[in-house]
Amino acid sequence: MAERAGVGIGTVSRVINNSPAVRPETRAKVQAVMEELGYVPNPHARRIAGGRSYTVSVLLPFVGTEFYLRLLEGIEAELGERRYDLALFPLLSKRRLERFLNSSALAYHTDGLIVASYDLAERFPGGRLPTDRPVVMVDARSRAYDSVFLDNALGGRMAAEHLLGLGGPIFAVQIEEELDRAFASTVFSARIGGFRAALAQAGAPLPERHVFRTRLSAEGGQMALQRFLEIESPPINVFAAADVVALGVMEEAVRRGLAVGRDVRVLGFDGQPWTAARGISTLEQPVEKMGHTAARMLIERLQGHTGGVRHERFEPSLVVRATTSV
Amino acid sequence: MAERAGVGIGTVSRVINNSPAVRPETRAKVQAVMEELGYVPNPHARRIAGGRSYTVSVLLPFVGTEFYLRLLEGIEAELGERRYDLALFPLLSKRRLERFLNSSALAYHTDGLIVASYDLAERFPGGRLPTDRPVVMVDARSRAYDSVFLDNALGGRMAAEHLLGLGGPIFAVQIEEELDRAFASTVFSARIGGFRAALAQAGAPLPERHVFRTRLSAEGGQMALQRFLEIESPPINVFAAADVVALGVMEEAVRRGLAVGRDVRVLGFDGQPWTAARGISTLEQPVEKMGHTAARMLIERLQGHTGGVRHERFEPSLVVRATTSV
DNA sequence: GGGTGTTCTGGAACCGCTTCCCACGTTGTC
DNA sequence: GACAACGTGGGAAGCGGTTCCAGAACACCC
Repeated sequence: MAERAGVGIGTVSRVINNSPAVRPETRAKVQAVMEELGYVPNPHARRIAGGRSYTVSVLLPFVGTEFYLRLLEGIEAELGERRYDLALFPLLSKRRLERFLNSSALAYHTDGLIVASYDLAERFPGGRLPTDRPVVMVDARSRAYDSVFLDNALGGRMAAEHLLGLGGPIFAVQIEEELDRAFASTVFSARIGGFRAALAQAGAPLPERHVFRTRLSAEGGQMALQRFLEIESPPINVFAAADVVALGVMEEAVRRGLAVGRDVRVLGFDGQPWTAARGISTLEQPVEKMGHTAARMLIERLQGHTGGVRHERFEPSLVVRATTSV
Repeated sequence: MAERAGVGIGTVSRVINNSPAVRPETRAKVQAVMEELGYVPNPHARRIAGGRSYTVSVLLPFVGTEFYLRLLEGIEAELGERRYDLALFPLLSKRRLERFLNSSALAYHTDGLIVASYDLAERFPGGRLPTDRPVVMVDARSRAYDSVFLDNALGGRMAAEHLLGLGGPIFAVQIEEELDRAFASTVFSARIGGFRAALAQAGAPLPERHVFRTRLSAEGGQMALQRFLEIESPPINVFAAADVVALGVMEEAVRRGLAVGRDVRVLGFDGQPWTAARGISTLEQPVEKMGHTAARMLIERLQGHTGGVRHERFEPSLVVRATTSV
């Protein structure tokens, strides 16, 4: 760029990489010129010269649910701030995974990985991905890598407490798989697990027939409520392990002319943005924050942080809305 | 790499970029050494030296449906063959779009764009994206750019013909929007449009009350069938503008104890892989082929092809299965 | 004021390629 | 046999940065 800032190329580079060894006035002067010229360092040149790529790969099964989109928001925001680029790899197929592993992506385009694909690491021996780059896992416990995760069991316990407070029989919808793709349901199991444990502890264990298993869809919720109403008459309380399912429960209740919040109380999980508009109570996941943290942890590794594997735990927060306020 | 192939660096480069000015024996010799050493040219170096990035950006709203995944398969396969990289940008939010437009991605990482986000271009004056790089659109007509698209209206006509052949009253499920995100339904409109036109032409125009509008979900199909059965008694024929909806229709029929294929005939649209297992008749989109073509068209532009805007049209193919074979 | 450290700064060397110009060996021509 | 013309190949220069080393500038101290 412009050594027309009256400085040497080395100094410019130092400013770009904000090395501390630049006098503040000098830095300011250079930055002013950069600003003026709209100068942006060529990432390829930096990569080749510096040996780093300033790019982080994010592996996930797909991008389509609010969860992943919000996670990405968080990750991107953090990466952007630190001037890192992001490369996205939805891996929903072995073919695509293999292509990724063999592509130059791993070899040249990636300083580190954020993996939000639960079972991915477990396909490899020792739970270690075939790469020597640093890795941060999202929502998947791992002995080998740093991770961020939501305490789903805690969420389940919170749900139990909340519903117990409402009085009346309690039911739960467990999610098993998603149409057409294998879903590692450990997340959902943990939610229901915590839920059951808390109920049992409170002296009101959940009968097996009060649990309905279904796919991750609104229809699943509809079917669940149908079943529950065959067992008990209103008012009843339903814990749906995911918001979409809670939506289905609610819709079915409405269809039957039942008063949601009175006859049928339903509590979701995830904190999807649209639950607000529909008055659905839910356990909100701090997804964006988790994204931020994942990115930050990775960058710390990239900047040389060594030390033991770290796991950052996040807690859901209960948002009470119309569907559970009597 | 190894000038241990006994040639100069220029020759190696010529081999990599398969320039014709290399004698076959020389080329073979170099390639052998490359193979032996497992040599892969550093893309960053190529980018900086060559001024090109050998990377194509794919913009889409999200990645999660079979449609986009298959499209990506096609695009990636073609790009991989031509030794191009792919960068993926799910843009489902203005924030992310802006971030993309301002990132170094456009400036440095992208030789060209494949845009599979229907309405994206229309947000800009003249339907032109704010870039001077070549663009290929998928499933969106554009005056400005090359495109590939499916003839949805034709699909609708094919559906009409097929259902007319079965005899009995005809219904249609129109898709309006998807939960929580604006869906440019022009695709679905075209399908139903063609369907209606063909019926009218055959002297059996579709009554307004035979059309049910709903979201893109299986539940929508269930509700539709419910409504239809209030109007007519079996056997009836249903054209669902999307496979998921057809699935819902089918499930509802089963739930009511009706014989699918006899009492209720339903025809989907899209050709989702799972329709085969469930015996759902559908209009199959050649999605992967469309991806291939889009990538090829773009690369041709990148390699200097000029000339007028081209539009490649694709036709769906009717796959008859149990749901419409009496 | 000179000596001695510290900070800062300039720029050569280099990263791994592409490009371009020049040279070399062949073949074809008169 | 001399000379073009052409098909190939070699390698210097350059792409836009980072790194590192040497030197300049400034403080501080005796």
